[in-house]
Amino acid sequence: MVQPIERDGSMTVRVRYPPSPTGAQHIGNVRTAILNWLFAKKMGGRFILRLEDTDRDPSRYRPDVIPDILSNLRFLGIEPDEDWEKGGPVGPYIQSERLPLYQKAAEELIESGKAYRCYCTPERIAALRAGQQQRGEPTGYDRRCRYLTSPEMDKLSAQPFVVRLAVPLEGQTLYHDEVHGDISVENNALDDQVLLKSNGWPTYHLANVVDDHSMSITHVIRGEDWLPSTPKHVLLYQAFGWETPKWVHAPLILGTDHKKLSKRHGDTEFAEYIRRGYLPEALMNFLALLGWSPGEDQELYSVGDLIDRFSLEGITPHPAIFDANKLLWMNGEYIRKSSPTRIVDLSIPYLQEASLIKTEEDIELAERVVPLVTDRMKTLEEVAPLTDFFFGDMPKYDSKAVEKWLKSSDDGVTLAKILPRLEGIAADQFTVNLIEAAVRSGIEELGVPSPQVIHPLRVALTGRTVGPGLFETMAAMGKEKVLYRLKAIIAKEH
RNA sequence: GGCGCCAUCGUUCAGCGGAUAGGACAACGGGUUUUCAUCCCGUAAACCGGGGUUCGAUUCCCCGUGGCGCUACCA
Repeated sequence: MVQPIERDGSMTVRVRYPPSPTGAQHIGNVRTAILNWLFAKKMGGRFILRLEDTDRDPSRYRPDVIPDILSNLRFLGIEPDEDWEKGGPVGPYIQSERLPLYQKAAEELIESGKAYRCYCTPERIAALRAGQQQRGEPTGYDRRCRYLTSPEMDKLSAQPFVVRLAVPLEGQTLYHDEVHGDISVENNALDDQVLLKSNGWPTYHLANVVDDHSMSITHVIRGEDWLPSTPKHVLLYQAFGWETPKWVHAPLILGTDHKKLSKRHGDTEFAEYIRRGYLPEALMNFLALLGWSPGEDQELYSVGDLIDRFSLEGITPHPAIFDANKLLWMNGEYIRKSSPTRIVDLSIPYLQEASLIKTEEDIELAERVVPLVTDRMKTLEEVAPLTDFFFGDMPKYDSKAVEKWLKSSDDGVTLAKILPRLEGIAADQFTVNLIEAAVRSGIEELGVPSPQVIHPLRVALTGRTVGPGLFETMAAMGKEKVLYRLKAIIAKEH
């Protein structure tokens, strides 16, 4: 076992993030990982990843999601100090590889009378609960096997059994939570929790306590849904005679309707946000602020800022609401802060996905075009609909736009007037400045307000009424394509 | 039902006994502009209710109400 005590006498912080492979990681899981990681970084401690795969019910066990756990964290720039791939001093880091430890621990507890074998069948337990519910009584095991005599036990010894914790019948269990303060519960309200299942595998309660202790975890930072079962864990530590870690229960994440975050709230799967083109720094920033606050009026924080400011005191006691709209805004902020070349690089896969990029030339076009639309991008995914008109010979024409700016005969005349001026510019001189000068002089000659020329031109070239500045658009498009499209539209007018 | 946690603008995060209760998102209004977006300026908007404690409560305590969580041989 590693020693959490440093030579200078201070405690080395060791925190853990223990995902369970029962489904794709969601926002809440990752938020908990971030909180743990920030705390480790802040304290110069260690961030440990541990796989809690003790639930082998085929309907829940999903080994296929295991690789994503690591890759999702890495996407955010989180690299565990110890995990099941790189190992570490207190491995293995996969609970299914630690089974003997839990069995030994359970045995120890039975020896000392802190736990007992229970031979009750699942059927009896179910019937018991049903009756309790019907009568409006609190549900829970009736402790029948806790008081078995030796002869009775001998008779049952060949039967399958679970191991249950012998919760004290009286008194109360008190513990201190770093965000909620002192919490106490009456022991008589606690059930004799199953520690070891009849298949010999541990439940969360046992495995988590045994591992946190043997891995020298100093702070248990987890979601508030664990608050009610913490007394059972405290009792377990006491039964083993071990010192408890510090308890830190972070608030739950709810949807904007204040209900627990679920599929109903749209996407809650973390990887979905990666796919949709959210930047790691935006996700890190936003998720860190979900249930934690630096206590000041600022929203945008770099990872370094977050680490600098992180403290357990900043974890809020009330639920955190997941506001997808605010995430969207924040992502837009980070896109605009990024260098154009980075956004171009990140955008190319989305453009390929949308079948807009097919050739080397298309990539060059993308390099010119993407920087023109970063101001209106909130996610990388939006790059395709924002730039699609640049690609291919002709854009798709929006009927309303055409109706408004290309229908009157004046518009055709206008375009015809501008065309030769553009043709007069050399292909390698087709720059924003020269294009603007050419178009402006055409406008002057026509003697009409500039919008009456600019709008038809834009619709003719892009098929729509909104987009980047017209001259930038034309320069990026290139002389050849501009003339091709203009001529095509003029020909159609006649 | 039992046990536990929580409670500030429409939403969210601050505020940890004495302030004109602050920031952000969204909304609305205005400016810039060839459109949209960006950017800039501005407006509106909150302490769940009732008791205490205190010279003084948004802040501390109790009750109520409401929300959420747990109540599995799931984590």
